[in-house]
Amino acid sequence: MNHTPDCLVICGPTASGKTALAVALAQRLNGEVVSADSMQVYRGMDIGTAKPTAEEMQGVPHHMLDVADPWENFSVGRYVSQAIPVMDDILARGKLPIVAGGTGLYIDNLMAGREFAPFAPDTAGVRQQLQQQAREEGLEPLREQLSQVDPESAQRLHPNDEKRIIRALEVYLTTGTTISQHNRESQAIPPRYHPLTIGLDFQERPHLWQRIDRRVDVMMEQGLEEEVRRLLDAGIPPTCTAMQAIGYKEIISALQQGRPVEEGAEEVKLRSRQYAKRQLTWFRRNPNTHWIRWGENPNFSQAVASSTELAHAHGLQ
RNA sequence: GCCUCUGUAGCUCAGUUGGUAGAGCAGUGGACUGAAAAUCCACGUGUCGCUGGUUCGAUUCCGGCCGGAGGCA
Repeated sequence: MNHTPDCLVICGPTASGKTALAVALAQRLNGEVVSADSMQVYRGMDIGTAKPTAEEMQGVPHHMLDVADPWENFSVGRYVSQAIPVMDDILARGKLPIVAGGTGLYIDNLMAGREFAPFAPDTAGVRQQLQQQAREEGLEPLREQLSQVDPESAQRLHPNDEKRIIRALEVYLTTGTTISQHNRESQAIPPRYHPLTIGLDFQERPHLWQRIDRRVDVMMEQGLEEEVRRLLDAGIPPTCTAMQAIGYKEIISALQQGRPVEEGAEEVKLRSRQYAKRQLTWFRRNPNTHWIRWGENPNFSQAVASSTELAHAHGLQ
């Protein structure tokens, strides 16, 4: 059966114009923006994550930005549990939530009905211990261990997929339930929200690249290097999740190896292109997405018009 | 002007003792359910600079020409 949408989702690769479109649509449709971005959640990481500025927000309320410190272990689970009350509050006030961001995992889990049991409080060491073990003995013993407790996951995961194997073990060790079990249960839960989804892409890949390159140049002009130094000086460990963000890890490694930052910036461009491709792979999987495919440059006024029309056609406002 | 080296995939290069070639990177597609800007998987035809010659057969050997690097004058 078809639901009237209760929210808007704007997805797309990095630098495809999500922020600008979200703000414009929020103004037309009485909405507020809920960011779905795994790196914009961190305080103090503004330039490199292209976090919307106050000027770009144009008075439209934005949520789920700056909700964690860079040294924290953030996660989908935490994102979803914080974003749900925000979404519900926006709806309760009679406004339209506009979920905008490039982290497909966050968007999908927010829309799905899935619940995440909280990790036990003092489990930060478990992951490190598993990583340590992987470094010393290789992945195979860990895979073996996983197949003891959760054969289903061990079967499903590729033997080289270190992150997921470790995570599956971590979830079991800290919650006592296997990740397979969690997944099975969560699939039975009906969806939490019913979005109207708009996807942004370019007709020609090189035009996306041009935008990415330009954006990175602007980041450098705005002082990305200073921002990185500030984080390092504040004692943020270069190994933590937040510092794995594109734009940060490349500059850090240039600084540490005494290479020119310009070289780091070129790497940022390259890594951003590769990331954009992965994002597209994720978003293309959703058959319900209404795609807007830009020419050489985004035509926002046209996109706002057609999106507004689309929203009306689906019973919004 | 002469000598030496060099010209192979988008880039850097390997290789074929003559039977039309393969790595890394880039790129493309895919996966993804508690780190996700992370992680993983799959995919390699290109006038082997051009042109003559030798040969059954040349990217490979020989000659010439064109481009690049270095050396001597």
